[in-house]
Amino acid sequence: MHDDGTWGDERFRRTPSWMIGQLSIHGYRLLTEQFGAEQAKPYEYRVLASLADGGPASQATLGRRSGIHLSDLVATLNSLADRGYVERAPDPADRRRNVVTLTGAGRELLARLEVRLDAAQAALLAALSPADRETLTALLARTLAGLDT
Amino acid sequence: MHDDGTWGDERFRRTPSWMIGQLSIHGYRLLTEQFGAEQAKPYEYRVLASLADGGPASQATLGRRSGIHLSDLVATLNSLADRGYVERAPDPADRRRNVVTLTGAGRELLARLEVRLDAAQAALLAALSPADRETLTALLARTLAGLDT
DNA sequence: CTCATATCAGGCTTACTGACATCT
DNA sequence: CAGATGTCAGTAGGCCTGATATGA
Repeated sequence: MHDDGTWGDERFRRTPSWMIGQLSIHGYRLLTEQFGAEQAKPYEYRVLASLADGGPASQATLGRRSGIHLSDLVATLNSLADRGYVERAPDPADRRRNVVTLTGAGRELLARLEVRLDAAQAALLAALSPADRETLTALLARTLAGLDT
Repeated sequence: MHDDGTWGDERFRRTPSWMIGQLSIHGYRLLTEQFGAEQAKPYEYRVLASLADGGPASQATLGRRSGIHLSDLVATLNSLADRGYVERAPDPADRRRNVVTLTGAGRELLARLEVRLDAAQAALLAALSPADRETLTALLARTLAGLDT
């Protein structure tokens, strides 16, 4: 009810795209808040997780795997390498490539970030019951799968 | 699944926050594509819709109602006013204020944009059945309502 | 020669912050 | 005086384009 003007329930506030956009903002904020406590950013988490899941890789493969642009990946790896979370070594088999490897410290950071990630998800979906969270997750996955094809 | 490196199904790809973020990108892209056919942007639609729903208002009220920052609202109103979709007139009762009014052309543009908006929603949720779309919309609304409090 | 790799420089968008002059 | 209003400048982060040098 728009009384003095604080908010009206305009049509677009009911559209999925607007609600998804708002949730995306909230979700990103929660994520950066959580990760910020470990001095890490979402891109950095994604790279670490991709390395842990898929093993050492060149930057090009890493970019494809994590969905991060090669341009942005450079900066992310610089930040991670400077702090000793990953190692970047030339590939002897192909001298164009850098082989990126997760260090022990990187693995520890990743473990801490996983906890933070879970906390952010819980905060984002705080209003939903566990069953509803599963329903939502499944619906989101199906919607996304339909778009990527 | 992750054979050579095209994609790994890392944990974060299953997280609601990631999926919501991706859907937000797709949704925004679909929206700008649709609105682009009418030479309009999402911000401009939101302002028009807010004016149609809540009537003429000052920029401050309009910003609160549509959830657009006052800084960004200025540029949006410039663009709309330049093309004759809204009118910005000084408020005689309070000379700090501009009263923003929707013109006839603005109302016509809004009508065309509503159609485009529906098309974008349908494209975004193409993978879901009507019943699932309602479920998703309801879950999104509840999640968002829980965060805004 | 063509293709892949890594890097750098920059643009574009949304959301937001801060400063400022004006007026209530 | 505090407080609201409109404007402008600039930031950060995500995503993306293009140019370049190197090597397969």
